[in-house]
Amino acid sequence: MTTHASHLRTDISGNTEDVVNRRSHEPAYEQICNLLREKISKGIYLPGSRLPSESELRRIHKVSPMTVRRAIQLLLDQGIVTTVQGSGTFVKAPDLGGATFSLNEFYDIFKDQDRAKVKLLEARTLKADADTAARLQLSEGQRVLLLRRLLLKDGDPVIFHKEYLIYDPFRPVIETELEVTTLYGLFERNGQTCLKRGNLTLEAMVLNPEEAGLLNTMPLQPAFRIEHLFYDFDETPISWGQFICRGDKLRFKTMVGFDLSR
Amino acid sequence: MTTHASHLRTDISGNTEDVVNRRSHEPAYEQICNLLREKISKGIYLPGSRLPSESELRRIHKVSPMTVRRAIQLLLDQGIVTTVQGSGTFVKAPDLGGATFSLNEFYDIFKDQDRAKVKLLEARTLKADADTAARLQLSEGQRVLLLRRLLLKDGDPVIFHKEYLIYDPFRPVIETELEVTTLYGLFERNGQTCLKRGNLTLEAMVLNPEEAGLLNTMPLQPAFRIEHLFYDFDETPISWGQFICRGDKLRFKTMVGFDLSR
DNA sequence: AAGTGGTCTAGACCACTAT
DNA sequence: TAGTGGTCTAGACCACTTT
Repeated sequence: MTTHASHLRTDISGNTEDVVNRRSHEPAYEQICNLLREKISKGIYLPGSRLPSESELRRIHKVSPMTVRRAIQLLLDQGIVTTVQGSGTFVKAPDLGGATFSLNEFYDIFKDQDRAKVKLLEARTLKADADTAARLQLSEGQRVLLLRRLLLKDGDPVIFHKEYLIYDPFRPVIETELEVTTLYGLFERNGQTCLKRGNLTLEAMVLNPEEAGLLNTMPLQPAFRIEHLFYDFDETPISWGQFICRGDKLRFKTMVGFDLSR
Repeated sequence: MTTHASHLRTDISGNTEDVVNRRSHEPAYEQICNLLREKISKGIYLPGSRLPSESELRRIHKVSPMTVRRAIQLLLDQGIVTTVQGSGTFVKAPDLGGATFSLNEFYDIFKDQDRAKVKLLEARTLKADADTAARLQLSEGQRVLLLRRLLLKDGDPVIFHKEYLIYDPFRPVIETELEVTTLYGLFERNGQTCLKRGNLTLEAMVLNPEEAGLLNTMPLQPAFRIEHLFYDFDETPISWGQFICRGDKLRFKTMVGFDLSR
């Protein structure tokens, strides 16, 4: 029972007090969270072991229950601990499954509008084939709008985008649609957000000669394929397509385990 | 000012009351969160627009301030809204950058130990080359342990794993190390967690003849490459290596935007 | 000045787990 | 039964934005 308290007292880092610093602009719950995370990262609280109970933490740091709970909520959000009602709060072991790759790395490529330019290769209507019709919930043969774009970064082609859009002759989005030269506003057609959600899948692929030609590289080079299917607020499919991104231009990075810097 | 209130009153779904259901086992903050999310997903609160203020929500749902704050905290965690102090809570527009791919799909492949088997191809010590030494913070020529494993799912090879481990003759982890036949306990060497954190990078690649042979497929097929660098609690690099996963066996899925089901 | 979100208190009661 | 985490209250004060 006094184990935790002695841990706290024998903490080497004399610079961090256990009683929260009220003068600091850092909120109390954040201070407590960081203190606990530091101890976990140092191995003072090992994976699988129990953290001091909320009432103990309350006494140690001289704060109210809600403040302690917020600190622990933060640790929960960060995937560092798990709580078991009636039992305690336990340090999680890091696991590979918890890692996530953010599309930010991909998105960043065409986010800065100075260096990235979009070239429209093709824009025409055609009759939907079986695949496209199924994806967009149309009947085969209905007309869809095909867009093919190339995204250039510093003049080099990096991403090839092919997209089939619902074609509604009564809603002439087409003209403004073609003006999309940044891909930045993919969710902001006609000036306002009309897309509600989308499904994305990420695959590894090998470039065929046509794709390689477009992307100014050699065939048989590796690439990422990101397929998308966007829906509007009526749950109607609006757009189906894919981004093909040169493998040598994109790399997803992430961390697993305890990250002190966060 | 009364706009939001009228929105609430004109809500079509008569089944959901605005006053929280105290009899329900679903916590009040979750009910409020879901109610708001439903309205956002229906387009009643459009991206960019302001949600009712916390005091309004407090009056509407007849709850205390903390309860409303928790509901909004949930929406924040889910990336659905942003808050601006002194101004309000606003519906976020969905953006591609917010999407994340979980490594769960990858991890799942060798998680169920019935269908997945690990075959140890090679285990030997060798002198570290420049790359390996740099990664593991050793000097070139120091001995490291090389492990090469093949992961089979239902008898088919799916993932090839090559790993360089710090070789410490005084700590004979080697024997138990070789017993790792599931990759499940990658973080649990010697029965207890000794790895603290790891860096991962995901790349697209094309299989060379050797890799294709190991993975029982054809050369020039697409694949994912996941490079890893694991550290222990001393911040010492312990393991550097890569997983090569057949592209046709792995596909990352995710969603972007408003997901009601979550 | 009025309204908004952000932090925090000092309790209460409940559900669950250990013993 | 005692201890744990989970929910919730009814306020307080602060920092900030809007008007």
